[in-house]
Amino acid sequence: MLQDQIIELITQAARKAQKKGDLPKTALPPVTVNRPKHAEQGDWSCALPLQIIRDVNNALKERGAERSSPLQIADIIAKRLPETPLLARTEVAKPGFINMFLNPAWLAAQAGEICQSGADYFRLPLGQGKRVQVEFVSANPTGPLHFGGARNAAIGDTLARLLENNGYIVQREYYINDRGTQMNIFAETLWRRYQQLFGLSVDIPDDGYPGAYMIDYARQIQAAQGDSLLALSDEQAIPRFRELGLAAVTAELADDLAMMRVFFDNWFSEQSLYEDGTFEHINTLLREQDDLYMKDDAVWFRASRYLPKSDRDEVFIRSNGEPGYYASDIAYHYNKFITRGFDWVINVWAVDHQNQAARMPAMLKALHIDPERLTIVLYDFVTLHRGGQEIKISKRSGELITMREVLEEVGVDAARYLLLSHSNEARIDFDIELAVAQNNENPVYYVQYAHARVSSILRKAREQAIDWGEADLSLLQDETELALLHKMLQLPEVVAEAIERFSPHLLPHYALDLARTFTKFYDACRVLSNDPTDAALSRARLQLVQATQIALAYSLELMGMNAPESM
RNA sequence: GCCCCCGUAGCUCAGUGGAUAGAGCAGAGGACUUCUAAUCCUAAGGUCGCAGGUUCGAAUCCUGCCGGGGGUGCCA
Repeated sequence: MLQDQIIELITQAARKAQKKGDLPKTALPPVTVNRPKHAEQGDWSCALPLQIIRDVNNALKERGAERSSPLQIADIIAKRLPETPLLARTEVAKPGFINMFLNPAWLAAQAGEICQSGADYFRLPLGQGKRVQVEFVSANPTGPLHFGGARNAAIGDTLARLLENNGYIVQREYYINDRGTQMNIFAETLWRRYQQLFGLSVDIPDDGYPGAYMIDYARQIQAAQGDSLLALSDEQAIPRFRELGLAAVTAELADDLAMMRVFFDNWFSEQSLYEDGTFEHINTLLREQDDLYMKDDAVWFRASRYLPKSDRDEVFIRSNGEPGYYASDIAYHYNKFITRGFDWVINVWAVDHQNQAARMPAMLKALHIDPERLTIVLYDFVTLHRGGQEIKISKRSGELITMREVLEEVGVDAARYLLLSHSNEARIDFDIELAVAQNNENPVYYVQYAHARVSSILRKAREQAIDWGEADLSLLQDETELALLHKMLQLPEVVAEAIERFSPHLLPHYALDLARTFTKFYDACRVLSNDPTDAALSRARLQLVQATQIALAYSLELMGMNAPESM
């Protein structure tokens, strides 16, 4: 990408200056460049002289030479920049910046390159075929997804889209917690609801699931099985209802997530880890390594030996004989890394799992897996509002706002955009009224509108049988045209940073920025014209518009949003 | 008690070592014989929670404090 090319130019110039004796041969830090905020400071800027002045002066002093200044160093490096079609000119600025101005002709030519290559122009060979699993959502299968799960779905799916568009082979996985205490309570609640449908006077457990959706599941089972299960004893019924309930819930989860445009490649059963011997295997392994010990009737895992700063161990098998969730996690990650051999695994978890996240490296070390191969992406909660008024979500009262309800009201595009537009660590106050507003208060539609406009221009051009495949792009000289090109070239940088920092929120901000830059061009420059003397400029601008369509559509695709042809 | 995250314009948020801190919305003023006005332009709006420190340079890194949220050995 362009940024790397600029960095390379500076690096070469600095090395050459050292080789030629303009600069003493000090160790150079990795070169960084940035886009200045002010136009007079160029398109790209580098502060390397300020970073190396101390080392340079020390070396000069040793040699008995006169001190230098950052400005002088900037000048020396600028003079040694290799010949390049990228840059038109370079300036040095106080106190020691090297400011570079892109060559407008080169910039304009990129419109043609983008039209030629399509979205591939913006894709990066980051993954090089590395196999990465993104595990996300993974909410307990005890009911429909509540709206908090939508944020997880948006972040996880967008990370997956970012990765698969940039050279990774991605698998999307949903981990089903289909064993353990919660599942038993769920099964018992469902069994009671089923019995109630036949008029039996039984109560759901005190700590059960009071939501009305449980009655819906019971009705589904009633519809499929009739009264044939009524004769079962509690001991027979609960495993059976666990199985039937699980099927009903996962079918609903898949439906809801499909509505969110999220499709999992694999639904992984926690229970399967106990059926296929994985748990037994790691149990033996850890025991042989002396990682397990007994205390208070429970089996503990010596996590502390793997975490230097911690003296805390973890329950492996609870005193009631049931493996704890940590045991499942160890078996699960053994399966991910050893059995299935993923190069890299990303888990997307809500912030209430922060402690669990901190304990993951210990288990990986015990399994002889490099902890670097696992990334936990934590995100904060979503609170729902309607016109400034918070909507309380309480699972206990059974009063929950499902993801489906919100999606039906605000639409998938708006939901995904708004959920993505905050950094992972920030809590989101999601206002349904604002999200649903289809007006200028809502940036979602601004971005999509830009795409619709672009599409409209191209459609009209085709109707007029204009062929813009050949164009003199050097005619693109307007400030807004060059700004638009410059903004498009930023897309790969945004993508690379979003992956680097696991921060999909950079995308909606970029998309809004790109849409704005386009709309300013649209306002300033007429594309289509009846005047034949405008034909050449018109063709050049059509290439620019087509390039914009590619960039906008790709940005929207990464966020899982529609790119409408008209609105 | 200890650990993690957040605190930036009236509101919602970007900005995670660069120059004069940015968007959107709201509020003020202006622009439609339009390739889609769901638009554009102009002006206004700030002790970057507070106090120290590191650095040529700090909203950004370190320490302490204040305020909000979360977590804290057998639920996942």
